[in-house]
Amino acid sequence: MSLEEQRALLQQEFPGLLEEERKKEERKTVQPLPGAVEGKVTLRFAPNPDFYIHLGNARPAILCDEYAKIYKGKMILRFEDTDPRTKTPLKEAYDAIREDLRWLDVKWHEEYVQSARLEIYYDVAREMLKRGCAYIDTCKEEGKRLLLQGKHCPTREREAEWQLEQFDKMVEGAFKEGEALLRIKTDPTHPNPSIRDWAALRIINVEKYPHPLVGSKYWVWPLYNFSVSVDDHLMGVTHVIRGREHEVNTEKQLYVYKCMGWDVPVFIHTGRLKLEGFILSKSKIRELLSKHKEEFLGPDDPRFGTIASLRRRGILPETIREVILSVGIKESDATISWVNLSSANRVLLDRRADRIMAVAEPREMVYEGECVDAEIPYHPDVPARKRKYRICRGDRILVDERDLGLGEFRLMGAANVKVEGDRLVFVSRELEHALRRKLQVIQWVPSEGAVRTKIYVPQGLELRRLHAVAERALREYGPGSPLQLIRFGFVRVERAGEAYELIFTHE
RNA sequence: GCCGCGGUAGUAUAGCCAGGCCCAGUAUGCGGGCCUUUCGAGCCCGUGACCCGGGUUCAAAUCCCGGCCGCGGCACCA
Repeated sequence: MSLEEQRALLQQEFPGLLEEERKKEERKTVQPLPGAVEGKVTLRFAPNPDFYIHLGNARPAILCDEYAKIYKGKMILRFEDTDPRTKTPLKEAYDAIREDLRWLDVKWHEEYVQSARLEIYYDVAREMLKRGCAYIDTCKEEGKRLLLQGKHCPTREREAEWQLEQFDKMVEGAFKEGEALLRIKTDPTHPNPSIRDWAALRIINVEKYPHPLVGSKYWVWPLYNFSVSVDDHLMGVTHVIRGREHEVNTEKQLYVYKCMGWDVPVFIHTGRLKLEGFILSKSKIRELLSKHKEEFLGPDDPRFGTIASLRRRGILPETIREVILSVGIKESDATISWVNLSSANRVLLDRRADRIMAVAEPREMVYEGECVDAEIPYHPDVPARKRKYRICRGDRILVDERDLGLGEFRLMGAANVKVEGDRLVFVSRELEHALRRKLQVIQWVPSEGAVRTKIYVPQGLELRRLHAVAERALREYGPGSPLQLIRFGFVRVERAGEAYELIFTHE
């Protein structure tokens, strides 16, 4: 059968299916990448491994990945860990970031760590000194002050030979932290003072601040703008997608490209991404974690906006991708509302999450009447998969306190009953009866085998803890399983065991 | 203060570069209905926006100017 024939048949037999497929394709579309040629695109995601990545960091990562896939291009993962002093890399973050990216289905073809490439930066620095595009500023604090006034440190005028000599001294450790600095010559009177002869390599006292990967081996460290320009060129990056906060940096980096005669990649700056009600900032999360260690469950606490947090909470990677792609590469900031995110997640989760009955305010009732075999499907779309409970006279059943006021209701999948004191009295078995009388269908839990559960409900910076009792079928699920507690919402199994711990995902 | 970037319904986004097809599309939310052994999903109907003021033009969400608001950067963070 040809593709067309299959489509025609599908259209005839299951018109809904094709419709759904079409819709999905539409959603996934991203705008074309400027200047992109199929097979000739190289992108990179360059996180600082000083902490776990969050939703905002995921934006460029996913966009790059998406474009790399669309244009059959190359994707590079580059760890930018060149500041052992103020942004000390976290050793565990390298792996955590890799794991998060894999979970997000971001594929990379090459991987680099900047702290292993210092010699490369030194080489380019020497070349730029040779070409007269850079100089060593030994004026210390005064150098900065001069530039602020549109002047500059006199060493700017010295010849290349002297500059190279000084640079070697820097590398060998002849200068202390702050005593010498390699600057890129731009324009000392540039209207934006931060662009005036910007700093490219500086000295860090690694005896005091050792780097977690290379220890105290290197004395001279490149700054962002320098290492990034060098790497983007050497790695053949054609398109740089990064946050808008880098706009000025782009202008600075152009000086390196110009001096070295390199081709300039396409720069795209995206706005900031916020997640309504969540903390995304790495530094804020670090602060909270160090100040209130006891109150949080770690970097992946479900109240944070880190990728690990969202995963733990039960947000699916497909949801994150969908939301980020729908925001696209706009320059304006975007605030993702939790309602929208959970709505997108719910659509995907609904198909995967089995339904489990649990009651939050359990009240034990005694069943009165003939024996009933209850058959409850794990998922309404797959009625054949089900578990069975038999209830007979004298059996104890837990129902939610709040449902008792209904007087008469249907125990889901079992029978229609009436409340009489602490007894549930059998009325009839037929569903039709319940439908006719518009009885509320409620979830219930047989006391025998019931599982105690603790449900964590994240709300802003609060983490409420609810207790509920679930039917024994819950025991069939291990950590990580997505579930829906009927009439309560979606949850993810956090811990299995004698008692269960669940994290509330969303309604 | 200086430099730069943005502003479409509650939220997000399409359209803006190449002005008319936009009394502005889509998703979500909200209101109503249908369906359904969940207050879940699905389906149908409705609700709701071009920051303000000028200008250019036969015609402006779209181009120009001014204002207002928001955001980013500010220099040995990335």
